Amino acid sequence: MRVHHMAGHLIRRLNQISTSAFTQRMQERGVDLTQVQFAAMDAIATFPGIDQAGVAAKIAYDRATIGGVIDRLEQKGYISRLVSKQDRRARVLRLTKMGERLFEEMLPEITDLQNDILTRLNQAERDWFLKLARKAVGPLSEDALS
Amino acid sequence: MRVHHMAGHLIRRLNQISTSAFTQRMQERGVDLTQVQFAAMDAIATFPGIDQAGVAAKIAYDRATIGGVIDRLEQKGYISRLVSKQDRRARVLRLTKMGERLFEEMLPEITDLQNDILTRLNQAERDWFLKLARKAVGPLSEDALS
DNA sequence: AATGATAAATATGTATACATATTATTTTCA
DNA sequence: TGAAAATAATATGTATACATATTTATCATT
Repeated sequence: MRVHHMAGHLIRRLNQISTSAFTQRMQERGVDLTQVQFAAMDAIATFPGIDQAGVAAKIAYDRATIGGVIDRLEQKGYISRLVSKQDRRARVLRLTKMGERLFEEMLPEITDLQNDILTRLNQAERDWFLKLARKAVGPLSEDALS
Repeated sequence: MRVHHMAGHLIRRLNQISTSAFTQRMQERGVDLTQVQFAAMDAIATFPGIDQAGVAAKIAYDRATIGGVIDRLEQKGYISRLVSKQDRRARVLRLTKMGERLFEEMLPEITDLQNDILTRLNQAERDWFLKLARKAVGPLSEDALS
């Protein structure tokens, strides 16, 4: 099987492992939250009042997908979505009190869970992997640090 | 944004880049084939007569998803699906002549396309990344997925 | 002020991705 | 041998993921 030597296949497997680690940890904590939903909450927590297109840009998603993600976060009561006064096309997003509490509570969990993804690597190898991954992904993720 | 430092986010972005490189190359060649569909064809090409559960195990997928993937490959005429004589629950899978031709034609394309995924890394870095990714993913376990 | 280009959401359609449940069939073992 | 356990597919439901089209509103330029 030629596929097993290919970067694409390995990356897909890594994503599978990563997603599974996230889902499992959230389930253990009794929290109904997906990776993307958390990333969106992070963007909204960092930039309160950002709109959906802004969130999509910050976490590198297309707007169609983000629409559904935001829907579900709103339904769960973690964010508020209001029509912008400045631009009635846009929806201004904010974490609710409950959303803020959940985000602060889950942040250390999710930070810690990253170690579960690369369990098979020792610390030096993890650092290397992350350095290379960051370089391979490019500046988009670095941009959003600002 | 805390998410940008995390392994999970970087891996998701890598997968996004990988998927996009694949889709783009196939589009350029006028071929209607996704990453998973190609991986499934690879498994069937290597193990002719394998069943759906076998394919799922070989490429680390769940059986529910593979059902749909196989459906679409059959509809496009790339594979044949017959009820097994030995086990009437199972479906025996084979590449059709057309599927075989497409697979052989696309194999060098897809092998080459792997370089597009890690363009930002030089050769030494790519080798390191792949070595670490392989170690992080680990051996394919047969019973990893339901 | 009119209008054409742009932009933010939403709608639509296809393809994963996976958990859980169900059906049909085969295997196991008491 | 016959019922229980196991297995292969399929069915169902939720959540991405993204391309393309549409709607509504804003901006730019005349």
